Amino acid sequence: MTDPLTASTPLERALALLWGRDTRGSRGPARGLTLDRIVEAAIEVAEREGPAAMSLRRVAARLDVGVASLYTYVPGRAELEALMLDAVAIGRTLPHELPGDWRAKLTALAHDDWREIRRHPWVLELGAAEQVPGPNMLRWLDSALRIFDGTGLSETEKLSAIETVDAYVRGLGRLRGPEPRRADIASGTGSEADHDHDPGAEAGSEDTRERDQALGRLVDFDRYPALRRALAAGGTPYSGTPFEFGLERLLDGIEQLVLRRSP
Amino acid sequence: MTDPLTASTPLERALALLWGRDTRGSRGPARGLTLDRIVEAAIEVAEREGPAAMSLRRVAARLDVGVASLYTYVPGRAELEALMLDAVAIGRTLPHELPGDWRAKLTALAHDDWREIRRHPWVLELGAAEQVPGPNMLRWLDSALRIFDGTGLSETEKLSAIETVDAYVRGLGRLRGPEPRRADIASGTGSEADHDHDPGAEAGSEDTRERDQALGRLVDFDRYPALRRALAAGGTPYSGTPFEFGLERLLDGIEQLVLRRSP
DNA sequence: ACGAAACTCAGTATACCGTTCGGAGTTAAC
DNA sequence: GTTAACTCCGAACGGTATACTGAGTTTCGT
Repeated sequence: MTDPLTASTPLERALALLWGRDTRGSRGPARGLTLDRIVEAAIEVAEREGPAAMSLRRVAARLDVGVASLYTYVPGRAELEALMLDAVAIGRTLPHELPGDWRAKLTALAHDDWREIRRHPWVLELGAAEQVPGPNMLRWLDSALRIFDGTGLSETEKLSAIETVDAYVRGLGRLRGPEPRRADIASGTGSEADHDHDPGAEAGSEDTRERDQALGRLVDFDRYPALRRALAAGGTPYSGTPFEFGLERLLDGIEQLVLRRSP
Repeated sequence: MTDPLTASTPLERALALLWGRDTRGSRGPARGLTLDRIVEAAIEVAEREGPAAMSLRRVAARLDVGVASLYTYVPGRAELEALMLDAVAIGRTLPHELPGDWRAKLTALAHDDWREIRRHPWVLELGAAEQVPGPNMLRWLDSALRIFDGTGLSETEKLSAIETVDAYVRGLGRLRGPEPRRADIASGTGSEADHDHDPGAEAGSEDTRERDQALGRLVDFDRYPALRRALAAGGTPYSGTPFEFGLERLLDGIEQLVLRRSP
């Protein structure tokens, strides 16, 4: 019933796999692979060729194995993706162990989250479908909630606060563009100052510059006076300011709530 | 050179299409379709069958046309997606025309954004690849920037504020799961109170409930005490949706900045 | 007025993808 | 020793995007 390969719904299969309820017999030849090696290979493929290129065929090829063999270990692609997502949570530092008060911890959590997302953009692509929580993800979430120990926040508020920060970080990561490591939207004014200095974010890639020029050639920015002003000031539409700006606004807002709750 | 069908890079093709620099000859038979009708059909497909089901074949079938015919209008799938994304921006209300002060406008903007994303989840799926700005998107962005007219915010800060709110809304929309309309993380304690009451978000769908049960069967929640506590506190002291919670924290933070800028 | 260039459009081909099926070989259980 | 369970994999099915070819249609240049 909890056998991941025979369970009825794909959801149950994914859960059984994630939580290690793998009840298979002992007959037959020894297995040449392990689940961990498959997940590792899948992550490597996604890492170096992009999330779209992550196919069972490529994973199998990287493991020198036939495609069909993978189905002995994993029921299908969706389940493999769930395993990949939970696997990245292994490397995350547990937030409640960070030094400082809640704000320092939450800041570090957000930066860690941001770094992780910039390093492994494929997480954002996979994250949409079938978000099935695994043990590592839940452990991380549990730790994140403990950040607010001692503040007067209610349990629901703690959960919402974590969710909000996570939503912001992931949303920004997605706006920044996951795939070709883009940084900015075109300015067209030629003033594309780079004021993004957080680690892992390089600005002004080849693609970006090219697009900037093409856009500037086609668009009459006089039709967008406010936008023109913002661009002239060195900003860029969908990614101009550093990640830290939004994060600090968000933390300021949370801090107000904390102060209100514990006088 | 700006012909979308012969331009060298896919980026230039997309831009030329979006900005209407379609310089095609006048010979040959009359075209049976228009670009707008194709985009409209594509959106309809994505709307009712999910973003993954949006294929050129289905769009062509819906228009009673061969697949190859579409390629005389659109260079490829990526360009069609860019057109779809810009098309949804047509319906958006222009933020600067909203009533009230900047905070009221920004609140309305976020709610409008949220509503749009809950209604058209496919936007989040497509939004990743090749974010090429179209005229409608830039018009909306220009309007959004004008929200902060009169505040002392710098141009870059205005841009960042919009970006931050947008990132939060989209990120949350993605965390919530675009496809099977899920609501919360499973509780497993049986206390899965539904505290999501904004229009368009029904909580506790069939899938969610099923997953909750399966998860509760497999997971020992004693290993996650903080999480258990948060889940047990299903009754929410905060009167509002999780979306509004995060939004108000964010707006509080922005308000602090505004106050600091204009004394 | 008329040929030729330009254009639309469908069918076909290629190259991927996830998944299933059936068979061959291997091992543990009985 | 027989049998049942298990691993592995080639082949195939139905799906996708896209390229290419070729036939038919319309309008321009003369």
